[in-house]
Amino acid sequence: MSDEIKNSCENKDEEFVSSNFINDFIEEDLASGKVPNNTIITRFPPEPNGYLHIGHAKAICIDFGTALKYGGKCNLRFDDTNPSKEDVEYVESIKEDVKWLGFKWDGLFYASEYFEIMYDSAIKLIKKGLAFVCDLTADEIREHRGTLTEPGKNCAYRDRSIEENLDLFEKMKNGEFPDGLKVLRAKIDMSSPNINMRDPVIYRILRANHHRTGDKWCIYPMYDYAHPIEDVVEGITHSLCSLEFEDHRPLYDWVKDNIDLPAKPRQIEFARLNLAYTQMSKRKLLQLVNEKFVSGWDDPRMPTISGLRRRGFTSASIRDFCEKIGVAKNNSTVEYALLEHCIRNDLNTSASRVMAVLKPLKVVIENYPKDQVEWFDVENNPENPETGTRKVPFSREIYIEQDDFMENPPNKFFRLAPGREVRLKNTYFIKCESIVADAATGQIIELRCSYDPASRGGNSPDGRKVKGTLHWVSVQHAVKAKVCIYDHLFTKIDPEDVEEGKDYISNLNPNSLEILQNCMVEPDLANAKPGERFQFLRMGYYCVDITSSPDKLIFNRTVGLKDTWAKVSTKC
RNA sequence: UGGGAUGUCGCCAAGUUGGUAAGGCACCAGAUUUUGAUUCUGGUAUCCGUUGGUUCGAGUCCAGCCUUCCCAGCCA
Repeated sequence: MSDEIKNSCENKDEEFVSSNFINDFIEEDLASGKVPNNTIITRFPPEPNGYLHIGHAKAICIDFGTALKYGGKCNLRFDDTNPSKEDVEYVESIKEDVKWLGFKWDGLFYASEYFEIMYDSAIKLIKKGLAFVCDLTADEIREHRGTLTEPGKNCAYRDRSIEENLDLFEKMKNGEFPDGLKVLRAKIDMSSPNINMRDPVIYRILRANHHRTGDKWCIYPMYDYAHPIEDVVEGITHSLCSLEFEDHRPLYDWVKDNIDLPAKPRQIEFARLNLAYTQMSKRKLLQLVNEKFVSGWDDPRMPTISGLRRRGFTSASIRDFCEKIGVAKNNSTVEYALLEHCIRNDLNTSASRVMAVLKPLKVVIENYPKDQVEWFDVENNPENPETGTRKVPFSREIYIEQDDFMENPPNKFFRLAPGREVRLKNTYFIKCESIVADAATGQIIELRCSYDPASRGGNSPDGRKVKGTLHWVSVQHAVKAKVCIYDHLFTKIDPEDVEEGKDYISNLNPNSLEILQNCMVEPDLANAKPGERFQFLRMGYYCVDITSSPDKLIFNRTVGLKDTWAKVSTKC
């Protein structure tokens, strides 16, 4: 864990990972003296077959956060036991994302580093009569496995001699059999009510180029066999994983107890994160990328860490979110509003306020001197006064937001309307005198207003009040920008909630991306750097896109501001 | 119908040894506000899946029932 994060949770380590059932187990183990050197060691073990997403962020916060809480260690380990799906592109992205999230691993390992140990351990199992080479086809193995309600059957190869098994397994390793011809199986119990214990396959023959070991191996260990060995070798004390592995724990323990290595890690399972309106399946996110439903793994609509980063989320906000959702064994779906709260909460104090008009409506202030320009001092962030002020130019022609004017306003609308007076943020009161509309379409082209010179700074000496304060941008100083507004990628809280015969693709939100090409932003923003975050006053939080440049500014909306008026206006 | 989990406010989630329901988000009302933002104040489960039982007393113990999720990859 970086110093930055340690400092940010100074004096409240307890709160970094609030107490939960995992902590209770660990404290029990610590108290009973079961933990070697009283040092907790965890690991985050992704398979490098895709990019990390917000669900992984939860696991990362639990794995690294738990180690931090107990002054222990946490390894980053790539579970690369199936080369057919893995790639170095993914290992690089995973390293980057873990670092960006603010965590520092103690050890960086690959399961493939342990292939030799795994192979030797398999030989030991064979010698103990606990593993055998099986010639059944995949289909035949399935038939022998039985069903949820019926026990399985022993196969004919189960009683091969140790010598024959040793010989065959070596030949498997030496590439003397084609893919799929034979497997190595653990000899446990074909009638176990737990299907994972019905002589599970622990090695398969697979000729695929491995991103680290190349063509050295043509047999690869299966997860259930490999994982406990990886944990044991690294001295992991607590192997934290998600709920679907609960049924695998007896097998995890079986392997751990039979391979004659000293360490005894304990597997503890917690519920994985479900977030409303988001797809968490790596396989399906890969499909969205491959079939171009999104622009890439880092599309700002993606729930990936890289997508959230590009969207403008801070790592602190994601850590805060992971802490707030808690850790339990209950399958649950967290509302998107909580994530939004976390990012707004962080950005409220850190993001500079600037003025940007997304849907411009031109306003001419008729009684303002034609060539005059006034530069107003504007505070960068009222929540954070030490960030100082900047100069913003004001002139006779400005842009305001189209939504800030209504020709026939409803009751509770207190922005600009014919004959009505409002304040332009930091400058003057203006009053709408007339509307210029397109003769043919009736569309409003511009507003003619007057201003009150006495209200300079935003208050009238006669004590007159206005209800609305609008943001604005001077026409002659405005910088054009493109702004991308995002909505949920899916229309359903659960993207898998589909009609008969359809799949989650049918739940894709056709309006998840809205591009505004003609936004007008204040001149200071011309120098904004990719990744910089701002609050567009009254609009929301926006982040400069990684593809943005001074001659082609692009902003991504991270999240809008809370909008009470939107609620009120729908009732009007 | 086998096995493993789970069920506390709209959404998450605390509730160590039974003693009379934390907190966050969301929501509602009011105050402050040159962002209808922020901030602030107040409100929101007589009830803990359900039915019984034990007990002076149960969300916490016991029994039955029900819900939802996971497991029949040579994926992880």
